[in-house]
Amino acid sequence: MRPAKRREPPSRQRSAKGRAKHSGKHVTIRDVARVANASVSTVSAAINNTDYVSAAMRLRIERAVRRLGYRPNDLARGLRLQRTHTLGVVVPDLSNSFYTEILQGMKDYASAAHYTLLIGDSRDRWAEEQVYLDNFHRRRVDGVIRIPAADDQCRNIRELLGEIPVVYADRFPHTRDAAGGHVGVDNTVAAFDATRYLMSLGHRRIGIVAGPETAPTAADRLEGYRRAVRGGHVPVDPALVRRGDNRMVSGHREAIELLTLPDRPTAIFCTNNMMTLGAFQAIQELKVVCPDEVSLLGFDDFYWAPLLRPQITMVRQPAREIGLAAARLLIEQIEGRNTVGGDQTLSTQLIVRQSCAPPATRPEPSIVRSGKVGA
Amino acid sequence: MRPAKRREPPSRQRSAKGRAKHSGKHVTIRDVARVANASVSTVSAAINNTDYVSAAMRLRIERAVRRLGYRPNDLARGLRLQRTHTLGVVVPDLSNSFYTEILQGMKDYASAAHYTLLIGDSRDRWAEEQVYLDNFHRRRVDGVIRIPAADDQCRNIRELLGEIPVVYADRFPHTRDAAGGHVGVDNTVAAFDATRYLMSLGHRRIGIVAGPETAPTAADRLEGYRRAVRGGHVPVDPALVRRGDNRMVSGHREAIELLTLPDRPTAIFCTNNMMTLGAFQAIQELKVVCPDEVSLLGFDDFYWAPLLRPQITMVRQPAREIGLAAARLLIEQIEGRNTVGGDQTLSTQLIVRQSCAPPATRPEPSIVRSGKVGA
DNA sequence: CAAGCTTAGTATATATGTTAGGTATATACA
DNA sequence: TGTATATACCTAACATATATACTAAGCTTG
Repeated sequence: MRPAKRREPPSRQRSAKGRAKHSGKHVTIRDVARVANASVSTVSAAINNTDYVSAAMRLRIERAVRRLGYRPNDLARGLRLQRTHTLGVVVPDLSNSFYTEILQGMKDYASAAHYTLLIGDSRDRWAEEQVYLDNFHRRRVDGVIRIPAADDQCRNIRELLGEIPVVYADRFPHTRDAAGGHVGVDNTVAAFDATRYLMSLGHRRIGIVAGPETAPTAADRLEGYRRAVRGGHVPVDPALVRRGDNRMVSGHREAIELLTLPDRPTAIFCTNNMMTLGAFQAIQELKVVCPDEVSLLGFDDFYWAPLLRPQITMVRQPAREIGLAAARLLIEQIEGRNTVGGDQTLSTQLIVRQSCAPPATRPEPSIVRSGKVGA
Repeated sequence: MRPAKRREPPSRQRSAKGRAKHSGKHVTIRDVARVANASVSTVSAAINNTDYVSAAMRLRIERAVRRLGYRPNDLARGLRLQRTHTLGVVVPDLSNSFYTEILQGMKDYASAAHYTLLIGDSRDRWAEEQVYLDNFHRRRVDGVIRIPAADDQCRNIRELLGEIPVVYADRFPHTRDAAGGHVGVDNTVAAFDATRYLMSLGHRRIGIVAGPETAPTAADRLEGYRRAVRGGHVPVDPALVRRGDNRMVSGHREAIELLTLPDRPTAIFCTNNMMTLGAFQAIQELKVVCPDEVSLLGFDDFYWAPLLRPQITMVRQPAREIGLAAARLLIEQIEGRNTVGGDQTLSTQLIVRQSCAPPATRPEPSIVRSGKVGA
C-alpha cells in the first residue's frame, strides 16, 4: 500500500529495514553435502529416502545433518515440488471455543495426513478474511477451508485463490456455490426443532435473537424458527424477531429489548453461543428469573456451559466432527481421490438442561410432538 | 520416521499421492510480463516500487496483474530475499481465552509491522511444541514467540531453531536463559499479593491448587503463596498444597481433595483459569457455599467471568499487552534495532468480585495490609 | 563539438535451496 | 555380451529480486 505516485529517486539499495540483523546464514543441503563429503543430490536422496544410498554414506550424511542442525528449507522445497502440504483456515473468532473446537478436529485430521494448518482469525469481517485468503494464495497453500465472515461479499473465490481448492465449514458462503463442498449442519432443521421444543413446553411468544442478515446460516436458523412458530398456528410477531451480530454485546442488547417489551416473550432463542451469553447476562441483570419467568435456549454449546446457573439448554453442533470432515474433504480433493464427495450434513443435538420450562402464565395446554431430543 | 533399513527398490517416480490433481499452474511474474509486454524485472520493479517504471508501463502491468489474478509467490520471494515476514507462535492451548487474548495482541502488533503469524497449539506438551518449532525452522520464519509447554525439556533452543531469534511470553523456559527476552508478569509477587489478600480477610488455612512441578511459573506462584502464608506467621501445611496440570479436570479433582479433607481449608487459591473453573465446579457439586463456607481465588481472568455466580475474584494478567510487547520485542530484534531491550515485567491486577469473604469460623481477627487491589 | 555525465527506462544474467530425471560406473548374473 | 542392481553425481527447473548492462536522450564542459 505504498503511494503509487512515488516519483522520487527510487532507492536501489535495500532500506536498512529490509535486511535482517542476524547475518548467520542458514545451513543448506550444500553444507551438509560438503561435510558429509557427498553430492547434494545424494544428500537429498538420503533425506527423502527416494533413491539408493549406501549404508555408510547414509550414516555420514545423518551425522552431518545432526551436527550442523540442518533443516530442509520448506520455501525451496515448496517451490520445487509445487506443493506445500499446508492448508489455510480462516475462522471468524479464535476466542470462541466453538471454532477452536472445529480447529482441533481439522488439525487432528490434517496432521495425520501430514499437512500443517495456517490459521487466520477474520474477526468475522470479510475485509480481514480477504487479507488472509490473499496471504494463503501467496503462500501457495494446497487448499483452503473457509468459515466465511458474516458480511462475506465474495463474488468469485477463484479471483482470490486461483486454482486452489476450497471447502466450507460450518457456514455457507454468501453465494451458495460452495464449489468444493461444505460440511455443516442443517440450520433450518436445528432451529425448527429447537423452537418446536419451546412450543412443546407451552411457549407461544418466543423471542429470537438471530444473526446478521447477511449471514446465510442466520437466515436459515431464522427460517427454522419461523416455520416452527407458524407450524404451531401462531403468527410470527415481528417485534419478537431481533438481529444481533453474533457477539456477546449484541445478545445482551437485544435480550434487554425483548425483556422490556410491554408484552414480553416467555422464551428467548439465541442463534449462537456468544449472543446466548449476552442474553444470559441480560436476564441476570434485569433480575428476571430463568427459567421461571423466561426460558432461554442457546446455540453452539461450550465446554464450561455446565458451570452457569441455570445451566443453559442448547443446540449442540458436532464441532470437532465438522472440522475433521472438512479437512478430510479438502485433502481428498487435493490428492485427487474424491471418495467422500460433495456436501456433508451432520446432525445437531438438543442438550436439554435447566434454562427452559413451561411459561408461568400458561396458555391453552396443547401438546406438540417434540423434536429429536438428546441427552 | 520411515524405516531407515529400507532396502526395497526405491521408487523413483513420485507416488500417486505426491502429485496434486489440480494441474492448472499458478500464474507467474513471467505471465504478467508477457501479457503486459514488459520484462520480468520491470514487472518486479513496478510491483515492489523499487525502480523507475513509466506511468504507461505501470498501468499496463497493473492491468495485467488484475486480469490474470497474479499473486507473487511468497515461497520464491522468501527464498530470494532470505526473509519471510512471518513469526511463529506456539501457545499451550488455543481453547483457553487467556492465550487467544495474548494472540490478539501479537497479531495486532505484527500485522501493523507487516508480519504474519504462524500459530501452533502445543496442547501444553513439549513433544508437540517441538514439532511446531521444527516446522517454524523449516519454514524459515523470521522469529519465534514461545509460550513453552509445561513439561518443556528444551536444552538448547539453538539446536532446534538455529539462528532464528526467540522471545518468550507469559511463561519462562525450562532453563531460565531466555536469551532473546521475556515478557510476562512477576508471578511470585502476584501470588503473594493474592494470598495476602485472602489472609487479610482472616483466612489461615488456605489451600492451593498449583500447576505442574516442571513449570517455572507454577513454581513462582507457589513460592509467592508460601511466602505470604509464612509472612502471616502460619506454617505451610503440605496437605493444603496440591498439584494440577493447568487443566479443568485437575482443578476439579484437587479441589475435591481439599474440600473433603478432615480439616478443610477456608479458602482455595487456583493458579490458572482452567483449574479455577474445575474448582468452581467441584464447589458447586459438593454443595459447599461460596464464599460463605469456602473462598475461591483464581488466576487469569476470562471475559465471561461475570456470568458465574458467585463471580470469581481473580488475579488478572494483561494478556493483550503481553502479546503486544512480545511481538514488539521480537520484531525489534529481527530488524536490528534493539530499542526496547531485555525482559519486560508487566503488572497484574487483583479483580475483587464475590468469591472471597472472611471465613465462617473466624480466628483471631488480625488485620493484614492488603496488597495492590484493583477494581 | 566531441566526450562525458545524468536521467529515464528496459533487458539480461545470476543467485536463492531443493528435487526429479538423466547420466555414469561398477558389480553380479544369465 | 547383455541385463539388472546398486551407488553416486550433474543439471535443469521452480518463481523471484537485483546487480549489471544497455539504449536513448538531454545536458555540461574543456
